[in-house]
Amino acid sequence: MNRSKQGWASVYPRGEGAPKSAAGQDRAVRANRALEEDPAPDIRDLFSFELQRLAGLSTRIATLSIQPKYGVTTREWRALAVLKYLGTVPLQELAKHSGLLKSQMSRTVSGLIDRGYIQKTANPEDGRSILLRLSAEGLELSERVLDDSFDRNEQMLSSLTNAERQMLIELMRRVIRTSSDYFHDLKQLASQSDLDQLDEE
Amino acid sequence: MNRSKQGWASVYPRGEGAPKSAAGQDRAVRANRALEEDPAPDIRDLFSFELQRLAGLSTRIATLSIQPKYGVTTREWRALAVLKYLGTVPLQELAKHSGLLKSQMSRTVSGLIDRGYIQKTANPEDGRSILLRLSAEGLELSERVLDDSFDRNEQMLSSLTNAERQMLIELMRRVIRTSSDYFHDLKQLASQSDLDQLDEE
DNA sequence: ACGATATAGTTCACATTGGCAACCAATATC
DNA sequence: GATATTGGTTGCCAATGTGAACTATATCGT
Repeated sequence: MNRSKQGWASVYPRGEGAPKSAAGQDRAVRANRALEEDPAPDIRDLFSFELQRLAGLSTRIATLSIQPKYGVTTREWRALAVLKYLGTVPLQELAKHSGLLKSQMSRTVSGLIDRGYIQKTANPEDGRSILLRLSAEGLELSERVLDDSFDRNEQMLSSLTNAERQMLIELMRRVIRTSSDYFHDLKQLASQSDLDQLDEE
Repeated sequence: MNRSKQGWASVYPRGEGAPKSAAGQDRAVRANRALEEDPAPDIRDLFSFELQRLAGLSTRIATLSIQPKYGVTTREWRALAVLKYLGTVPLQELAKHSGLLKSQMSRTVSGLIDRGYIQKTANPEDGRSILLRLSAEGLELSERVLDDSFDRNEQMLSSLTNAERQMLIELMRRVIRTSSDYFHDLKQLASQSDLDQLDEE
């Protein structure tokens, strides 16, 4: 199962990664290292590690720019922005597209309803379900924050060309898709083996 | 400040994003849509949004594969893996490379020390500082989990070619660097304006 | 038509994470 | 030698993540 390790390491030579100070030099040093002494792959060669670091940065930046200025958490804003393109949908739907559990979304939404950003109406076709949609204020807020967010992203991506940005987001979408399938498989397996304990294999 | 919005939207046509079912067709539909009715950019066009979704998936996958099997949280494992390539370093250093606050790292490390994965010795050159390094068990564990993690990543990236994987991680590293600078600027500004209240100017 | 089962949403409980300020001890600064 | 500064620990609170119990309605099989 671990045959991928070596191949991987040779495919992803590390570039930077050290604290700001040594920026330019770091690369040269590593290039040397690669020549003289074969570098064992370590966590810095791991996609998921870099992903986590970047995501952490991104939420910190978003929190800093959104929370104080608009009085909503990044989560609340995402709910509003997703609802904006979904239109009028039940809670479950909103949760799915936002990547949250329905329980999380339920709380998030109820706060937003209290503050008048979201309107909640009964679903005429199903008495269990509710329909959510943005109020005028919610729409207005979500648009203002969206504008800000595009600016934020502009900053974060400023070192990439347009073609590179396009490439990056496209690759990420494909990875999301694959990973999502993989995740569901894993869940499947996990609950499977839970049941095995009753069933004796 | 919002001039970037239009340019952005035209640069990042949305690909997929709908629930699994409509996979292939979805793309064609959107392509059509772009021709007939100009699509207003929404949160799905936002890099940080896709980033969050992917990062969420990644942690769920990692948690599912690591926690039950090795008895460490993903955070603990990351600390071990980072420490592995750092060698023997003070806590502050470890925190920086892991992307955690020193307070968070202090807690994380103390749990790992209790369980014998990390050894803590005094720093002969500075009485305030401590030096951390992996124990034999810590090293062994971090290597086993690292192997597993490479496999996990293999799965997540299985829809990309080698060249694309290389491209993706390289682009991410560049964005991390830029974003990190941006973040520090923001922090700077924030604390700046805190002081302004005392200083007038 | 009715009982078993499934689903939508809310709520509860709990564990993890993130961020920050207070604090102690050691050290650097002036 | 008084005064900041720094490395690390701890306490506190907000936000996030996860699951499970519970309600009300819907659906299915017979």
